[in-house]
Amino acid sequence: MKKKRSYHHGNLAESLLNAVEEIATQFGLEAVTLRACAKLVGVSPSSAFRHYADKRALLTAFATKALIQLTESMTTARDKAEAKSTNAFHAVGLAYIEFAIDRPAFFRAMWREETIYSNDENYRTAANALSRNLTAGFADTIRDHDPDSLSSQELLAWSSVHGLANLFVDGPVGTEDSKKEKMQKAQEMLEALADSIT
Amino acid sequence: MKKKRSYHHGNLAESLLNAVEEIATQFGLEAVTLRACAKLVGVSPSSAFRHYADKRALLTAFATKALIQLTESMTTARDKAEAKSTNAFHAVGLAYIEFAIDRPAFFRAMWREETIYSNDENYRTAANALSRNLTAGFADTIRDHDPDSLSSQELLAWSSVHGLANLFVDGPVGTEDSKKEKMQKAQEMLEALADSIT
DNA sequence: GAAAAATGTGAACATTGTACACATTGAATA
DNA sequence: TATTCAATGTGTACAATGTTCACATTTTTC
Repeated sequence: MKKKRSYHHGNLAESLLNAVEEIATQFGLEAVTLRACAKLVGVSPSSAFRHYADKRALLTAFATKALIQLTESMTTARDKAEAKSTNAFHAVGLAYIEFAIDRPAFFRAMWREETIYSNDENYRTAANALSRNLTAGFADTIRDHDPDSLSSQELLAWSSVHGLANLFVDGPVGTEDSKKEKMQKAQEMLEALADSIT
Repeated sequence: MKKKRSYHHGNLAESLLNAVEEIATQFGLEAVTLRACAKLVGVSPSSAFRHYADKRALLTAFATKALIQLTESMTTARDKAEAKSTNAFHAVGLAYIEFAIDRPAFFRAMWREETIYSNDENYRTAANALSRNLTAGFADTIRDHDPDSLSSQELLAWSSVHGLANLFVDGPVGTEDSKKEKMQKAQEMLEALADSIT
């Protein structure tokens, strides 16, 4: 945007987050380094500490952002499905898995207990929002809808979708497959799942 | 064992692996450092490179070991269930999840695409063995048993078990729960799953 | 317009993974 | 048995990383 090249950057906090996004997308999460982010933004490494307590805090912010993005993807998918009056349950599950396939670094960052502060308030809020949003997507398929606790069917649904996403991203499933083939498998798994739940 | 304190250690490769295990168990995967492992074994840092090309290779070996351990846990569980003629499907799934709860660092290391060489031959072999073993555990519950490809029901079963394990270890599910409570939830999820499959 | 709060800088430092020349040892061979 | 050679461990060195801290610059506030 504006390239004022002044002493004060303006919105370093956000720019650093974007840098994390970019590096994580291009080179993977492990390649994300404070110094690389600072260089990308055009700022000295130490300046990052004015906005984030440490690297882990920065990664926590990134994870939070990723959670929000995934939640948005699911919401969009659900709205579309409801507009077309197709199965929202399917749509949300597929959106979850597609997100993991398309943005593996984001998906990984979201759930990296060991490299984020998972007690961070914003993070927790985003995680709760995700959980609520997910079960809302199941609402028309799964009965017993207490919004605060997960029924065993809801847990099964979340687990299977989350599990397949993880198997694709980090596991040995679908390693050779194109995205299309993976999505096909996801589709089939969701159908098998729906059989159980309806 | 033998404390010969000679110049040559004898079986450094394995000892280093044990060091990884110990540090990962006590302080988490992120705390595993080549130098710390070397110190624990009582050897100079550079000596590790005689046995592992780099840190990632060491972590790959650790991941492989973890895969084998998990496979063993599942086999044991299946044998026990068959001896008592209880449900092997359940037993294997529970063993998978229990492993993740009891040894989170091992479970994480197993699937860390970005920090291991997932093309490593031993790793692949172990991963395949795990997959075969898992579906074998499902054999009496799920028909359509082509050992080389996963049916959608098998994929559903693996995904849901894997997903719940991940949600427990890195995700926001069961954070406050004791192990017993987590296992209870796992049990319930597996029951919901069995409804679908049988 | 002066004081204070916020924000960015540069030079440090400890820790890490890794390379490389060298030391020590055990095994093979003469 | 003595000698050679491959295997294995060491010590030193280096670049990259996260982090700190005193200082510089800007913006905000009164």
